[in-house]
Amino acid sequence: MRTISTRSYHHGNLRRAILEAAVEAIGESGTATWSLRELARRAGVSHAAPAHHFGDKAGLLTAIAAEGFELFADTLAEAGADFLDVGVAYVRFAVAHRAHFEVMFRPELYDRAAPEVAAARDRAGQILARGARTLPTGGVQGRTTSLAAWSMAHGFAELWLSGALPAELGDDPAAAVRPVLQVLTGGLHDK
Amino acid sequence: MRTISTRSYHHGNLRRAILEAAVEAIGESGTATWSLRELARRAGVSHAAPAHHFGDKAGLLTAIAAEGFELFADTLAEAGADFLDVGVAYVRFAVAHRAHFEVMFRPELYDRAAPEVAAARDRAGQILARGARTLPTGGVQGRTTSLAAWSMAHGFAELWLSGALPAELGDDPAAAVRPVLQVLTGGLHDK
DNA sequence: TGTACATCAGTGAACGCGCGTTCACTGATGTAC
DNA sequence: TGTACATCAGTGAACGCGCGTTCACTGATGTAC
Repeated sequence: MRTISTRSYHHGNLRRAILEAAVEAIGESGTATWSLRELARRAGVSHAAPAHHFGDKAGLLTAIAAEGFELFADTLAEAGADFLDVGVAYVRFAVAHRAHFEVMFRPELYDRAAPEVAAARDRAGQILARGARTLPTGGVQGRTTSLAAWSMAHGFAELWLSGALPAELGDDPAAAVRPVLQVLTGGLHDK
Repeated sequence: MRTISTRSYHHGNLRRAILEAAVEAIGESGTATWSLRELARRAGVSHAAPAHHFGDKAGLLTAIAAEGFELFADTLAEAGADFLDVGVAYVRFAVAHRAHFEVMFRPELYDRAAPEVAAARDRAGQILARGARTLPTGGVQGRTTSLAAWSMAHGFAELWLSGALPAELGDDPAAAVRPVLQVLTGGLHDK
């Protein structure tokens, strides 16, 4: 005769709860300053539980990277095929999922060769390349244009997250990055 | 009657030795995985010495950020006033001084308001802005062009450091980034 | 030139703490009969 | 429908370790006289 309010011995979704605690902790103070024990405290479970699910920190961060690349690929795919929309979605994702983004592009933290990571990363990469193909190339190699576009979106996202950009840009990263990305479209797109 | 080979009681340059140990440690495995005691071990001094000079980790990282922005501004200034040269120097610096670069753009690690940090950062910013002013604007605001240029150089540097870029680009970041930056010059520059 | 003394960079022993890891155990769940 | 049992998610006490910090001390250096 269990009631719903009573936590059962088996959590049921402990893996998810620990992942969310990790994302929350990383979002608050970066990828460095948390411990497995702290995540267990946040999730309200015993300190040994995280190791039970993820082995160690690298295992947990690998799961976050995989989830991050999945979310990232979904977000980019929803944005469509046009470069400008994909680029704006790139920056929007970085800000909305800051913790995932920071882990994803710091591969020394996790196992970048893990199959679930590699698959999602490749999927995101293909969507990015498709977006870049809608750009005018101006006579240079498509690969170069693609690198330019990726660098610009990624650089804007990193600078925004680090707080390096001037305050006048306001607080909407998507609106702020749009005119910047338009520099690459050669003014052919409407405002 | 001291000989040169005998280490005197006073190190003489302990502050510098600890800074160099920190840069070395960060270069090897990132900004997260070292301790003040480890730096003392690397520098061959007592474990309490780092605190004597820097107080704590944040104090040490503030010193690294300040030194990094100084070096950065010097490097950019030496590159000249042309956008392409400044942009290539930006990426070259990031790769050559990876540890400094990673600390500089992770301001949650240090005291970004420290005067020696702010002064060097502003100096670097002015040189960057000067370089961006040599770009064709194509009718958009100069500020937008400047942001586009900064984002592109920064993004390329970050992607290179994280190992996200395709291996075909080779191992010379300066040569790899040049054609990418040329996308912004509108082909007006010679190869 | 020589002596006394203040300064302070650097030492090293000691501390309490949070960490990751181990391991015997608990108890909810699913399945076989 | 009921009972027995295997499974395994999660617990909690115990461990040894490296950490940052404190603090009385050491000894090299610079300065006053």
